[in-house]
Amino acid sequence: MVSTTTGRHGPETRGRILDAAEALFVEHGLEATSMRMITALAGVNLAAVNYHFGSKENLIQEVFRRRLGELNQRRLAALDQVEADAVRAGVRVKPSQVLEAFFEPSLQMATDLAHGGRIFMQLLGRTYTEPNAFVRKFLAAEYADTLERFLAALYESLPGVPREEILWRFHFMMGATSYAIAGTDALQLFAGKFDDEDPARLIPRLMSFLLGGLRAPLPDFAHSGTAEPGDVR
Amino acid sequence: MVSTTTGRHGPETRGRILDAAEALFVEHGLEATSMRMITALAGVNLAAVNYHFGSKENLIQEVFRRRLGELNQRRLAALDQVEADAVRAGVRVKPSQVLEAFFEPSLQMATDLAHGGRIFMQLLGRTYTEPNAFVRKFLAAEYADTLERFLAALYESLPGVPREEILWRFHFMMGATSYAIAGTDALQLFAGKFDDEDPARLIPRLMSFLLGGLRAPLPDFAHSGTAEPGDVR
DNA sequence: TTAGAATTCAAACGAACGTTTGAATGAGCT
DNA sequence: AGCTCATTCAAACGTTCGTTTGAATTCTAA
Repeated sequence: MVSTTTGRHGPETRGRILDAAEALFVEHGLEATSMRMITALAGVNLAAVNYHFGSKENLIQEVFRRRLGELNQRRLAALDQVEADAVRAGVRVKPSQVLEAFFEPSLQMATDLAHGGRIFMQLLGRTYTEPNAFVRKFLAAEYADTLERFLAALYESLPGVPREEILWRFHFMMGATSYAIAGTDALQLFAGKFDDEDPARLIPRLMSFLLGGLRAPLPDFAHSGTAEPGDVR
Repeated sequence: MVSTTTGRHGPETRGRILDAAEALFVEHGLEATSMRMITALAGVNLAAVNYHFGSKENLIQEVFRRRLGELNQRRLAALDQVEADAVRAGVRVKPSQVLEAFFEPSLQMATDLAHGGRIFMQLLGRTYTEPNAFVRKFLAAEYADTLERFLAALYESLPGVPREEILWRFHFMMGATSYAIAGTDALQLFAGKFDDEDPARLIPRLMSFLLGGLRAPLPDFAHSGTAEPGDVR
């Protein structure tokens, strides 16, 4: 029988498996991480995963669900706060506030060495482009409500701007954030090039970049490929 | 014997395998794509891959090398052109010109339906975060020279700006571009949300965003997390 | 036409995969 | 004590993986 909450006893086998799986998924990817690797690292029997989680797919979902729930709750709480403040002050929410409510919690989590959040956020960054269909579907479902609320808030904060453009730019911002989180050596392209990898500085760095991208002049579709807005700033 | 150029005859078995592998890698990822899937789609015998390429790893490298060489050549040619023009006019190269030389060729390739480039660029976008060590090493080596030249050009075009910040922003830009290319439904988060997926408009859209991010005010590390430059435009 | 090399093919190889089985273990309760 | 039941364990299941083999086939060149 699979215990969905905590097994009656069994010291903390479930947790050990989740932690081991999380770390190995980051290092090798979902497919390339075998049950034997997970159980070996966790120091439990091979059959323990199927006993506690039923299948590898269920384990993967559980690894994500454990962290993603808290992440999106923090995001929504931050947005609630921002919107409440705006109502109280009788002003419109600023786009930068919406962005911060969405992206800061993930960056906080990514730079939080204590709670293993850093490992998870690297995994999440990679998984955004995961080809595996069931993983994508699952993540999309987990994200749906949060994304809906943030897009609505962003639309409202930018009344003049076509929603089409806002949507695209949010998409771009998720990409930039994903890279920022996945690590400076994601592709080892930048290996050895960064002098300063202080994670505390990553947040203002990325936020400046995202805000600059969001506020950029709208594209000019007049001429085909080369979009050169002409003036700088 | 493995023929590195074109096998003497054999109609175009090598090319059929490369095309099939490319398409399947996009759809299922590198690990999840089996030799049997590849050979079945290509309509060749299972042993043909090992005969023509030696191993699955070699096949993967060949899939990337085939397209990546041309892509980086186009990038460097575009940069040469821009720098030559600047010398002739006696002015400094503009940062926007450097960005366009780097990112436009990949976007052109991504929106080029004719030559299968679109499929490859989706693959490349996903592979930037590939956990597989040998793939990352290989891609890093393929990119090294090109990246070096573009970073140097970018440093020169932005004399006042700390190189540290330029490096970070280039990293962010690669992330945004990667997402843009990987597709609007990478995570199916945005499925059904985009009214206009005209690939011709993707280029100016992304370029506007990237330039905005590059030109954003430098981050303020004074207070901890929240970087709020204060004014909007 | 014939010798020889290049390519294709069906079949099999050992290894690793996720999962299942059924017995051993051990704590909690009457 | 004895019973119960969740958990652990070693072993094996059937399947799929990448790769290899050796004989058939096809093409090239003399």
